[in-house]
Amino acid sequence: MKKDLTAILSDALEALGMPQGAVIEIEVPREGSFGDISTPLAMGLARSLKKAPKKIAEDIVHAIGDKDIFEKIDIAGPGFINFTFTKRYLHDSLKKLLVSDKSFLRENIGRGKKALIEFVSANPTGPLHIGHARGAAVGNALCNLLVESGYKVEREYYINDAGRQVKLLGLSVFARYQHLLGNDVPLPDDGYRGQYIEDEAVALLAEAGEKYRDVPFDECGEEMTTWTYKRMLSLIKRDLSRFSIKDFDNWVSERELFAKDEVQTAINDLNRKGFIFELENAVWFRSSGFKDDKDRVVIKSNGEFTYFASDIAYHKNKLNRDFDIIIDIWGADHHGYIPRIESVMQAFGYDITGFRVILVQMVNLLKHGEPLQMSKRAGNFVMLSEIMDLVGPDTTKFMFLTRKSDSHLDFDLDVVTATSAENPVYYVQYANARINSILANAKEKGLDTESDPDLSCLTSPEELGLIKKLLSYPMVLESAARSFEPHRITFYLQELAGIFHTYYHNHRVIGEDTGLTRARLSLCYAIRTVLSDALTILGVSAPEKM
RNA sequence: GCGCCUGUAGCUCAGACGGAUAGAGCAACUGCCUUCUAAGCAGUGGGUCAGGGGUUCGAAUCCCUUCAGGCGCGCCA
Repeated sequence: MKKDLTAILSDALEALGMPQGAVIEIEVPREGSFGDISTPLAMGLARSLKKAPKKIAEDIVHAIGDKDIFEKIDIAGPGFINFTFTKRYLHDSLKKLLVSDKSFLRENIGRGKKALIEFVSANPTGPLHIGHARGAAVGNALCNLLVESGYKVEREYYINDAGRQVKLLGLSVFARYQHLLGNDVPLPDDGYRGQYIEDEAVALLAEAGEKYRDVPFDECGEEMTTWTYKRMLSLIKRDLSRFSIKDFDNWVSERELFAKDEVQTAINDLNRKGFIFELENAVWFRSSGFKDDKDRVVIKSNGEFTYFASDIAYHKNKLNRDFDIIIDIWGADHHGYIPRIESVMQAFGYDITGFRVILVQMVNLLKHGEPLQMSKRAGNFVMLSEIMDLVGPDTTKFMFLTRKSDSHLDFDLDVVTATSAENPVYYVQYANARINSILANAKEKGLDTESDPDLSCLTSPEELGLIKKLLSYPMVLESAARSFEPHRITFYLQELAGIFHTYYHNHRVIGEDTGLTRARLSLCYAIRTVLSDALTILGVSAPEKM
């Protein structure tokens, strides 16, 4: 739909000698009376051409001339050009949708460009909780979306397996282990306290026996920390796999960066470029020369690297791998970190227009409309695995994609476990299940769904509306991909499901008239194709029966 | 104090790049199951787009400012 119109408009502009190259905006108007598809093109050109928008619109319409795909072309409002398609065009397009592979639904905006998307990257200090899950859902959907939009995507998880947090993890398990042996070793103040720490201590005792009895942490800490965080990492991998997130292509380890001396090398690089200085025994990165409001320490006066130092190395590592787009998906509480990372990239000479941080806001977990208090100290975070026990991965993912990622999201356990209209997941899945049911019914009746039906009998406003909605799907994918906002697909799905439910209620698909029945079955088939395609991109499956 | 984000219907939220009479779901009220799945459909009511100023043919959208909420601002991670 859009491709056809863009080509026609582009030809018209060329014929008129008007400016080319600019993106031709095309939108589906809010109201049906404004036609099927519309462009504000003339208004955009008004300024540079110094002509009235309506006059420009008239010229464009004249240049388009008679095209058999349009029933009419109107100029309306301040200068919109509104196009109404002929039924024949709609039927032909539906036919194409039915017989083509999925490339018919795709806009190749990536053109094979390489994209790196880093997400989740939860510290390997415990199982995933609900906040991580939102990042996982958004990242996974975005990766799928960009793949389908023509990008070559690598999915990456950065493991913070060096530094203080994993050490605290090791120390926490160490303390619990000693408790099991009757030794009164104090838990570190800011240590980890969840039940899983005790579970790990039990597991350690089972595996290593009393090997570490009376061994101080200074001697066994490294060994124990490594043992523990590796177990945490496999716990995380297990949760992700159960959440049906497509496997990560790369697992980048902070320890590896240190082991390969990439951290020191990166700092040396920056030093050569003149962005490093020493002050009060510490080593600083002059980020204030870029986007940051102050300089940042990379090596503390005690000789330790800061967390920021390994992030410098990590982002240099990303840059060296030659991506066209680099996307980091972070929790929104890290937003203050963006300027310094952008500074790092600029210092390495990278044009940061190819870099994008997507922030994922907090999830407010509610029960009976009341917030469920979670505290890291008490270790009573609600884990992703618990959510999946209660809600299931598909519903959880879909709910996380019903909001723009940087807005807060209420996740009400009563709503998401309800099998009612309150729950948007079911609404969409139900449409899919209904269609399956119709198609199964048709098959049972021995109706021929294979050969080429005559679609021209689909003439009701609802049927034509459904076809138009299906044809607008590629535009939704494109805008979602361009803005890196997979939630737009979720909204589209709810709309499509909505008009299908209305249609279903008003018209019987399988009826007396065989020709009409076959055409309607084809329409249903097309709807199911799009529903299932969109759900697949979101990483959500749909049951055949409900 | 400085910076970032948010503020749209009773509630939860869509409204990319400035465009047409600001939309949806839920909640409320009223109807619809002998018919392919009622986890559904139809109807009704509901708005100072937080307030104020500006930019222009045109502002929920851009700029300034005030207010309210969240987050960040460490030789923490």
